[in-house]
Order: sequence, then structure tokens, then C-alpha cells
Amino acid sequence: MDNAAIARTLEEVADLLEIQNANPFRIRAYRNAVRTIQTQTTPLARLLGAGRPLTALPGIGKEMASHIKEMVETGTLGYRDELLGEMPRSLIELMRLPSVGPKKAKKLWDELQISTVEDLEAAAKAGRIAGVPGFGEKTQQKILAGIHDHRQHSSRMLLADVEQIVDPLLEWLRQSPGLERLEVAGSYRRRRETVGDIDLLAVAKKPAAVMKHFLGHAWIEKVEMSGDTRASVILGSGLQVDLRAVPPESYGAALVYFTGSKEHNVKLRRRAVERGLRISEYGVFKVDPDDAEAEGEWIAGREEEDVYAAVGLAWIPPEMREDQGEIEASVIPGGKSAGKKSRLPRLIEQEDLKGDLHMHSTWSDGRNSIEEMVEACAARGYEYMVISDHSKALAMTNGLDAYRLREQWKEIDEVRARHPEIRILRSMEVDILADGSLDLEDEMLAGLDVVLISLHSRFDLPEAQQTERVLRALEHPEVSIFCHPTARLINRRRGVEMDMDVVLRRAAELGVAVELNSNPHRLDLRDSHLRLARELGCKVVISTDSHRTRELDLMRYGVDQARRAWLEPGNILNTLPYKELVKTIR
DNA sequence: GCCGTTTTCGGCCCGACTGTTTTCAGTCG
Repeated sequence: MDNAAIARTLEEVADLLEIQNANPFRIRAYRNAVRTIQTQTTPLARLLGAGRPLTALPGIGKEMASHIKEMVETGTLGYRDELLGEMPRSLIELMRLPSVGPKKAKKLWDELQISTVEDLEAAAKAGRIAGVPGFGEKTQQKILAGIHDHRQHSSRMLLADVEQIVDPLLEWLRQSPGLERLEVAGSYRRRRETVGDIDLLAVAKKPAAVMKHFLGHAWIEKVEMSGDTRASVILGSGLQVDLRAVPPESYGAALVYFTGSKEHNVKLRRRAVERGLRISEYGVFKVDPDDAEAEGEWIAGREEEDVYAAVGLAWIPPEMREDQGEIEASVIPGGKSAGKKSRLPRLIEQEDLKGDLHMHSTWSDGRNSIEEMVEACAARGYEYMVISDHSKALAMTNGLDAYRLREQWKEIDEVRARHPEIRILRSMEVDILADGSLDLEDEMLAGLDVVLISLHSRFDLPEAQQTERVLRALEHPEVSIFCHPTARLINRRRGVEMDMDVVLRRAAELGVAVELNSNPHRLDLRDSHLRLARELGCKVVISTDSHRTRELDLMRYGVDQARRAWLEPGNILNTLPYKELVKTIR
């Protein structure tokens, strides 16, 4: 079993235990193990094979290690099957419906033998749910609405799509009477590639007035709940928006809390408890040792920096708040007043980038001419840029053969003469053919300043074969950059199967860079692969793969993603000035 | 079930809103 399958199985155990009303800390132990496994870049089977103790991993103890060993060896987990003998697996899906949790799912099963969403819908429509103890008319209606939404909107929206909705919403909210501050928190602020819902945080002396103004927005289709400090609504687009209001002295604490992630917050709060403190969305409080129940003395919470400082930490950029070691890295040696620095990385910023290394023109499937692309890049202050049209195997994009490529070089020379303000590099996005050879003759490859290679076909090859194919392509001495390596499209196409560990290791040895494609549909490589690339010393480029001038602005999504992978300017090739770049790039 | 610069036992993050079980459990984030 691969890591993803192992994680899924343990997750299922956690869900089933939850329905069984097991010890909540035991359930949490399973979920912690799942997280550890999901973020593990090396296959657990390989660790086991090498005789490495799994218990060295955080959250993996004797029991989990033995579960994992069993799964690796037999491909299944007896304990999970045992639990499934007591209740159907489909109860887990019930539990995912809004207003249905583990307790209610169990009750539905015990009382009415309901185990699927379909059964539940039929029972609710027949009015049989309202009669179950603990349920009522309102819950029955909520369940029906929840089933509807569940079917309508099960996938998370792309960050870029959500931005289109959030911006006007913010503009509206800024007109609220008495509003002092407003921020988007949640996974949007952490710049995750997809967003499940929007968390808004407002500061106001009279929060009720802000809530009222918010609820008057025309896009709101349904109000899920509303109180003086919280409101939750569903927009016509299906997106859920939560607004919370806090007093000014709680702004920082609330922003930390609502930005998350949940795991980051848990660790932060645990750190507070170890220091006799308590962190909530209202602030950091000193716990009274004689009366742990009392509210305690408020000591911080106005700004995020104050909250982190109260537990001896430097402020952590939101993109890093995933409990991936950022809390440990943010420790300020000697405490907050020691004047020492934390080990947090200096994350890449868009201003660090000196050029865009992947874009198309009307020579293949781009919408703008070379000169228009050049002017647009120059307007963005870039020192250099790359023209990289498709190769002939991608006929549908009007890919170039050797003859047309030579013709293109003539045009590039002319544009170069007219635009001395920017360096224009000759390139091509060359298809990796099925056998790993490249879709352009060697002498033409040698005439390019930069050679990009990409997978655009045969995404379905088995892992071993796909890995071989890619390795062969990487070995070609002219290759500079491996673009959108997994070829995934978020919510639409899963990436190819290949052994990323092997591929990135070889790329690092050969000096081939890997692309972080900034297109919000791609964001390929993904965060965990980028972290692996960094660990292996493999260079990364952040490019837009633009097919029209305005797509050059997609670069910021790539930067967001790089920041989530802890990348610093030194990890990124296109932070280098032109002279250094041409020396470094293969 | 996991973990340990106060611990190998006794802890393990915090609060708002809703609906229903009239005093609070369940859900959610």
C-alpha cells in the first residue's frame, strides 16, 4: 500500500471510532498519524524495508507502527475490517453532511437503519427523521438542504475563482457603519490552492451593526446562522461565507485563530498551556493557578505579533501555518525580549523575481504576438523573459517544427533589436514523447537558449514506466527546465503517476530545474513536492505559462504556493540577475 | 493511542450558535 492508501485507511478507522463514540483522544491519535503520513514524502514501505523504525515519526507509536506494517505487508488492515463488521462504511458519508455528526449518524443507524445519503433523503422526505429523539422538524429540513448542497458543491473552489467573489464582498463590507478593520482569514489567507469557505474577520465597536449590513448583501441566498458576533451565509454561487466580529483588543488573537490552520492553532495553544497561559480568539490570558476555570488576566491579543510573542515565537507568515515545523522554527532563542532571531526562512516575494521563463505567442496557441508579450513583460519590470512555444507533437496547438522555429528566431531577432530594455531568450516547450525522447532535433535544441520539456500525452502510463520516460528525457544534455511535472489540473485531472523522489533526485544531480507553474488550475509542482525539491537541492523556477499578456499576472499564485513550501529566493532560479541566470541554467 | 527540560501516568485546544433532550448536547470552525 502507498502512503495515501495507508492514510485513507487510518482515517477511516478514526471516523468509525468517532461514530462508535470512542475515547476522543484515541480518535485524535489516529488523525494525527494520518497527518504525519500524508506529509511524508518517502514511502513508508521503503522506510520499513530499510529497517527504519516508524515510531521515530511524530504521532506514530507502537500500535500505529504495527497497523502500518500490517497494511504494507498484507494490503489491508484487520482492525478496520473488524470495525466495519459493526457498522456500514457509508455512515462516514452521512457524518460529512452539515448538522450531522458522528452522534447523529449513529443514532440514524441505530433507530432507523439508515446508512446512506439516499436512505436519509427518503426518510427525511417522508418525515420520519423529525420523530427520532434528538432530531426535530428543523433538523430534518437542514438535512434535506444539506444533501442538496452536498451534491451541488462537493469540490473546493480554486483560490483564483474565490478571489473574484471576495473582492466585491469586501468592498461592500467596508461600507459597514463603525467598521474599523476587516481581513479575510482562513485557507484564503493561507493561500491554499483551493478554498472551501470564506472566513471574514471584522473589528467594530458595535459588531451587531456590521452583521446587519453584511446580511443585506444581494448575493446572500441563505442565512445559516447569525448572532451578535458570528454569522454564516451561503452565496448564490454555493460558497459559504462566515463573518465574525471581535473588539479591537482581540483583533490579533482572532486573526490568528480564524486564519488557522486548525493543527497550527492546536499546537500554539498547547504551547500556551505549557506556559500557564490560555489562547482563545479573544486574546492570551494568564491562567489563575488557584482557579483554572476563571477567565484569567488578559495579557495580549491586539496584533498577531503580540500573540506569538506571548509564547516566545516570532510572527509566522500565514502561508506557513500548517503545523509543518513552522512553530519550532519560529522559536526565538532566549524568549521574546532576547533580541535574537528565529530560524524562520526569508520567504520568496514576487519582487524577487527577475523574469518569466515560460510563455507562448501566436506562433503556437498563444493569443498575443511575440512583441506584445515582450512589451507586457517589460512593463512588469522584468530583466528577461522566455518565448517558449509548443513543439510539433502538439498539433492542436499549432506546435512548431524545425523550419517554423527557425522562422520564429528571425522574428525574435527583430523584436530584440526594437526592445533592448529586456533580454529575450529563445526557447521551446518541447514535448516528451511516449518513449522519453524529445520532440525536436538535437541541432535545433542546441540553438535554443533554454530548453523546456513537458508531458502532454500518455498521462496514464504505470508509475515505473512514467518514471523511466521522464528520467530519459531529463538525461538529454540540452534540457534546462522540466515544466508542470505532474500535469495535474486541480479538480479536473489527477497528475501522472511517477516516483517524484527519484525524479527530483536525478534532476538535482543533472542540474535540471523543475517548474512551479503559476496557473491557478495547475500549481504544479504542488507544495509537498516543492519541499522535497528544496530538501534535495533541486532548483525551482516559478513561471506563468502565459498564453496571453494578462496571464503574466498569474505569477503571484506561484509565489503563494512557493511560500507555502517555505522556498527562499536562493531556491528559485529566476530570482537571479540575467548574467547569473545564463551561467547557472543548464 | 501518543507522549515526556515539571511527567512512563495523566494529561491531551477553545468558544459560539442551534435546536431540543427545559439545562445542555451536538455540531462547527
